[in-house]
Amino acid sequence: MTPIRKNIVEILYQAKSPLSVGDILTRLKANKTTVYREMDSLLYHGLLNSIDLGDGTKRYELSTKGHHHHLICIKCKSITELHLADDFTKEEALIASQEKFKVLRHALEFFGLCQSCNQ
Amino acid sequence: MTPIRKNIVEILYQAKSPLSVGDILTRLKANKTTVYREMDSLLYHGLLNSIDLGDGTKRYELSTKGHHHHLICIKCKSITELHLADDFTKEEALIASQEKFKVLRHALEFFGLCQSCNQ
DNA sequence: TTTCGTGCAAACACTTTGCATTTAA
DNA sequence: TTAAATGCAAAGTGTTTGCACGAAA
Repeated sequence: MTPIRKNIVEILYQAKSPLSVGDILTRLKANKTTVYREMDSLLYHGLLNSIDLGDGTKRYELSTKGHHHHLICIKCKSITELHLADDFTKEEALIASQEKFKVLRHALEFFGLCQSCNQ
Repeated sequence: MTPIRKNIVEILYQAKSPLSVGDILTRLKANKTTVYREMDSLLYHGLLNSIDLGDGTKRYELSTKGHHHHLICIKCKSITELHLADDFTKEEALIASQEKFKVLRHALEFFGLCQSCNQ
């Protein structure tokens, strides 16, 4: 656990929504290559999850937050965590049997308008 | 409906999986700027859907295919359409009431191993 | 000494912008 | 003749690569 790695985990722990490498660089004096490498490493070791909201930028959050989905406001770009009771095990079993496809993970994001942008 | 636009729609119609701008350029002699602009326009007019599989490249498919999800093989990168009976209207109603968030669309992708890669 | 962490510059891939040229109404 | 379509080069953005340097084992 190097200083920079510790800092990154700390920053992600305090973050309210997933952060991009750019976001982290505004909070941490370090080289971007180093940060990209740390993200890869943390991802590889399972400490992070990476999410992609379709804007061409990867975002990361601690995997200790558990599996969840996101509500993304298309206007203010805010990202809210969403914990659903259903974890799609039924769907995944169906996919396995009907499509002969072994599901390892899924990504579900809801896009729309948050409360303040919907007024 | 210009020649290039017609070509792009034709190419997407024949495609078995979502295509990137790069994919389209291998099938069509045109300038990439033109293709990017056409995609934006077709997207804006609702003829296309854009999907993002987390690899930093946008892919497009005709919206006439209807709403569906995708099975993405992490090994051979193949993309298969998946039509689920459930369209998450229950979840979206729940989100609207509990989270005060107006859902406009959602994206659900399953990542895993296709039949031939899972042997 | 050897390895690992870090940094810097350059390269890369995808996308967008500015502007010129062509085509069609 | 004007507006829309198309093309080309350059710039922009997020990411990766190659290589060097320095610190820790």
